[in-house]
Parts: sequence; C-alpha cells; structure tokens
Amino acid sequence: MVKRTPEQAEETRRKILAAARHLFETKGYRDTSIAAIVDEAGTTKGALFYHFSNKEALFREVWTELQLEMDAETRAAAAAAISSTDPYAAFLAGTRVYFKWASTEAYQRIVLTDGRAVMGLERWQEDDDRLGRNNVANGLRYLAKQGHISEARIVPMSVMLLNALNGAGFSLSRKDPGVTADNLFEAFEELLRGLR
Amino acid sequence: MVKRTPEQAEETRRKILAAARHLFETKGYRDTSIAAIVDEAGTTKGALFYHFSNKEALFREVWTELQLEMDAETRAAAAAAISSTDPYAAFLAGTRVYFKWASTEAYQRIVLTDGRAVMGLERWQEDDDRLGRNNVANGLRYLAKQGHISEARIVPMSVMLLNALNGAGFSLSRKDPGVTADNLFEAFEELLRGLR
DNA sequence: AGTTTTACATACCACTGGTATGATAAAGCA
DNA sequence: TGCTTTATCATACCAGTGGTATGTAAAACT
Repeated sequence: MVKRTPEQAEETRRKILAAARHLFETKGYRDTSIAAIVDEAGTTKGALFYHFSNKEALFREVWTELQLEMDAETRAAAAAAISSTDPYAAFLAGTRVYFKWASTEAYQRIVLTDGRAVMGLERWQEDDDRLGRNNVANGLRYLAKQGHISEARIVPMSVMLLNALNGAGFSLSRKDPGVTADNLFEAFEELLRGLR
Repeated sequence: MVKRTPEQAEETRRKILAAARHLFETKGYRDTSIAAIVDEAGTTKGALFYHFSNKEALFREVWTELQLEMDAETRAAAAAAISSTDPYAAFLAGTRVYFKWASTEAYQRIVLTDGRAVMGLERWQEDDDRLGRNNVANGLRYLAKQGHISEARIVPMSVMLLNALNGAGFSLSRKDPGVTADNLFEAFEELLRGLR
C-alpha cells in the first residue's frame, strides 16, 4: 500500500519530525543523516522529501517547535508571577524559565548551536527576534515604564541580557567550577537590578 | 616535481590555510568544500590532507589563528589603558576591542557561529576558556580586588558579560534599529558599572 | 651512489543530500 | 459503479563530498 488516508499521512509526518528532533537533539545536525532519520521513523526517504522540501527545512520545523514550547512556558511563568510589590518579579520569573531551557542539551544543540550555523544568520535572526528577544524587550519595556531602566537602552540591553542567559546556560551544563543554577541566576539578577 | 624544500612546503601549507580562512570567513564551514579550498590555494587534496588530518582540524587551525589575533589585540589595548583614576578603564578598553572583533563577519562566522557547531562543545569550551573567558575573568578579578564586584561572582559574571558582548556584536552587524557601536558599548558599560 | 623519507598528485571509495520514476490505494466524478 | 485523477509514499539513481590508497619524484641522509 502506498497511498494513505490524510490521518495516516499526518502520522508519518509526525513520526519523521519526532525522529528528526530526537536525533538532532542528541547527535546534532551534521551527524544526523537523512537515512538515520527515516530509519528511526520507520519510513523512507520518499516520505521525508514528500513532507519536507529538504533537510534544512525539516530542521527549521524542529527548531520552531522547540522555540514555541519555550516561548509558551516562559510567557506563562512571567504572567503568573506579576507582583504588585516587586516590578522585577514577572521579568525575573520569565528569565528564570528561559535560563532553565538554555541549560538543556536539546535547546543548546538545536537553537543556540546548530540553529545559527544551519539556517543562515538572516533567518535565524528573523525568527529569534520574534521570540526570545521580543520577550526580553517587552519585559524591559515594562521596567522602563516604571523608571527602572532607560528607555533608550531597551534594545541593546535586551540583546545583551538574552545572550548573558545563553552563556549562563552553557556554563551550567559545562559544569564550570563553583557554578550552580542558583548561583548563576542570582548573578543575573544582580546584573539586572544594578541598572539604574 | 613532487617533493619540495621545507620552505616550499611551509609555503603551500600557508596557502592552504589562507584559502581556507578566506572561504570559511565568507561562505562558512558547510558551504566550503575541500575542492574549493585547494582550488583557491592552487594545490591538490593530496597536499591538504598531508598537512592537515581532516577538514575539522584545518578549521580548528583557522579558528585558533583568529582567536590568537583577537587575544593579542585585546590584551594590548587593556594593558595600554591602565589608569590610576578609573579602575574600570583597562577592562573597558579590552572589552571595547573585543566588541569590535565580535562585530566582524569573520569572527562571527568562524568563532561564534561555526566554531560551536563544528568542533564539539567540549573542545570549543576548552579553547574558548583559555582565551576570551579567561581574559574577562582576569579583568573582573582585578575589579574584585578593588572591591567593585563580589569575588564569588567572578565566574558567572565573566561568562555572562562575554556572551553579552557577543550578542552586542551580532546586534550591531544585523543593524538593529537605533543601535550603534557606541550605543551598545555604553549600555555594556552601564551594565558593568551597575554592579555594586 | 644508493637508500630513505618528504611532499605532494592522482585515482579511487563509501556515503551524503537530493531527484526522478514508479507504484498503489484513496478521492473525486460520470 | 466504473473510470480518472491525485495524494502518499517506495525505490532506483545521481552528482558531489570528505577521506584513503597508491604512485612518484625530488630532497635529504648515509
């Protein structure tokens, strides 16, 4: 049988995505061959190239999947932590969750490491802007309205703080001596609250 | 003629390195084939694989070359800027130079983007520690001795500040609206001086 | 002078991402 | 219901890739 019902087709597409995500997360983009993906998914190259135009497009879908999950979780955490006493609370809750993501091997491999190299810089920046950076910028905008940070600094600060968190994630997973998750995040909080 | 004098051999090795560097900088690791490198270098695959064990080793040499150049320049700038009035002066001078490097396409491609993806994380971290991060950590150690920053924060802060600068470099070269080199670096300085 | 070693050049190979073609069952239509 | 079309793959194939094996000539050494 070669033709399936739409539900069956959707299922094979899902299987391919799952296999690709698993392999990209554990072995990285370069060391994951199309053959390995379809093997793990239990299908063939024909199916893969029918559902995805090429390896890079498949990767981009996995990338987006991860980013959307991260985005939803951080936004939810920030929204849940809005406080009337501490204006930093919501922002810090969101960044804390992001930091947790940035400490996972999956996020590091797919988003922070391979993402930049595989997708061109242009595309990576486009999409990255929409998610991580926009969230940080929005958080900072809120703090700026309260007068805790300069309005003109929102953009540069959002870039730097987001990358600071990325670096913190790498540092944690590389087990730098004397570094823990709390340790790192407190340092980040100090960095943030130090802004005028 | 197939065998050359040692000087000639060193020359072809140099040519291969130069061609590889040029192509890695402009096209990236993945889009640069061995054939293209030896073509630009005016030699053959035999020569390349005689001088370098594989494509990754060749890349790592280019990577190290760039890092050493950056390292020398930043250290020199920091040393030249030591001031008796402002304890931050030397550190800021060094980071300013590093920021300049982080804004170039070459450094972004080779060190910040492809380096992580090509070399494994382990190797990248090893070498990165020796250079960029160690310099930042030393600068912070100096500030800590003067009491401008907590001793316990040196490691986490060095990671985060270095990555903040990397992000700033990307932001600049991507021409984020309302962002300039001075703009970004002033924000970085604010971030640093805000630390207790 | 003869032998060994260095510095390549060339031919070759397994594998890769991607394409072209073929096959078959579902869906649309008369 | 029968016929055609089309969606969903499976298979065979291809150009290009990083890497290896082999050949070879000049330098270096004894």
